[in-house]
Amino acid sequence: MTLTSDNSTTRVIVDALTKAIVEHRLHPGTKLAEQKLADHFGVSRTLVRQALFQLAQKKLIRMEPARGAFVATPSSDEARQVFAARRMIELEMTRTFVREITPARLKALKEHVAQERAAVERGDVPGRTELLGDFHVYMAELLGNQVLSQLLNELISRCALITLMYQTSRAAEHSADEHADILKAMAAKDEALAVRLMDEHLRHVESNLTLDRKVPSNDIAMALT
Amino acid sequence: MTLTSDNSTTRVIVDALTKAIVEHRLHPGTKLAEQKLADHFGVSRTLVRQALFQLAQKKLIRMEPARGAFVATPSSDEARQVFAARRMIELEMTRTFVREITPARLKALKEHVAQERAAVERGDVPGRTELLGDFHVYMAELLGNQVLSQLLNELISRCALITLMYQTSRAAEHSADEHADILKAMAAKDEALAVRLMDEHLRHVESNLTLDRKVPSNDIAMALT
DNA sequence: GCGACCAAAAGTGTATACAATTTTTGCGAA
DNA sequence: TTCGCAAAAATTGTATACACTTTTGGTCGC
Repeated sequence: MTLTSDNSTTRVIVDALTKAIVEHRLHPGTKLAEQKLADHFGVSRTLVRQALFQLAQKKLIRMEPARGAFVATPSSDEARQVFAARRMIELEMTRTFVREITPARLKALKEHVAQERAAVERGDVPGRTELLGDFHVYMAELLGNQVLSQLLNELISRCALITLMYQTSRAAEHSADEHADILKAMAAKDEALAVRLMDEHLRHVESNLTLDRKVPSNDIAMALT
Repeated sequence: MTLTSDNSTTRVIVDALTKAIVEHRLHPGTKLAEQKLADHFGVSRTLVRQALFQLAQKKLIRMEPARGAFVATPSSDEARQVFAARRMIELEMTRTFVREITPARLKALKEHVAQERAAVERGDVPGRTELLGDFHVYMAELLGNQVLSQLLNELISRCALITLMYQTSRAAEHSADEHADILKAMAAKDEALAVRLMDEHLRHVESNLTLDRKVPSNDIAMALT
């Protein structure tokens, strides 16, 4: 889903680490030592460093001078900003979607929501998380705008990290239902309703976080296996 | 320009190249040979490569496997997508701005527009271009959302490249006036008008491009001096 | 026992070496 | 002349070397 147009070995490392971070197998604050990663992937530090720089640009890790790379620990301030940015983008995207709706697009999203529900049914937590995020990216893709979908994809990756850090309960189980409601409003071409539901949906996701708390960083998590 | 021996050397290179590309001193399609850049900046290829990867991620250059890096030549399709994304973000941002307007914010933007006009007056083309783009980024910053402002900054960098490739005339001289009009509407808290003006403004900028034409890439441009 | 200090170990930052690939160049044949 | 093709040069992709910084671990003085 990510389009880093460079050489593929680095790409593999970026994708593996992105996945590990977004799927919570690498916790915020975890140190990412270059040699260890190099050994793990069977390459030299050179490629690992290239990958780390890209991840830093995507804000999934932070790099401290001479100290190394760590899985990002987004502040609650940053979390709020990310959500605010998402709302801005997605509210307007919803409007556009309603205006340019087609049966094919509607069908595609319907099927996606069905997949979400299936994942929720079977208790597939990582699958569910990914699908719930992809719903939003998929809307952008269906509009034929790759620039937008890539943008959203990045924001949503960051949201996954944020959710991990600040989630109180996994109350996000209603998301699939909310997606379905949004979809219904869009199908009825009720722009105002769709936008309102999307707004509420995003605020709902955000409000399920405790953005006031200070979060401890539990280091040393040997994920990636 | 040489010898900042800390980690941020890469940053210096990225910024220099970004500036050169956005200011049209490096033309779309120009090959960026690593050794030449390394010599120019007085560093090894290692740091140049790091910089190139970052620029590739920002879509200002493209990297072809085993062939090297070239200043990006965004397609008209990509151009349209970038503008569509900008509209989505900025329309909603305008709404937010109107809702959360304060005298300080208003004053800051007013002063910015004054600067724009001064640049237009004195025929300072690069300065004008930068200021006109910054208006939009500045709005995001004034809202206190760095995530958003960074996002917009990237999109607007790409727009500078696009504008270079597809501009018909430099008719964008009205932009400062349009900014002033938007500002006036926001000051009057006329949300609908402000949004409409912003929409028109962005479409106006886009419509000044000839996105149907095929553009030749004039290589070999020794800018950067 | 506790903290300061110093040496060893580990880790990052940059340069360079080398293999693999692409581009250029030179030359011979149609 | 021009086309094709092979050798040479240039360029990229990856690994390694090395200097410098941070971290670690232990010893000494208190």
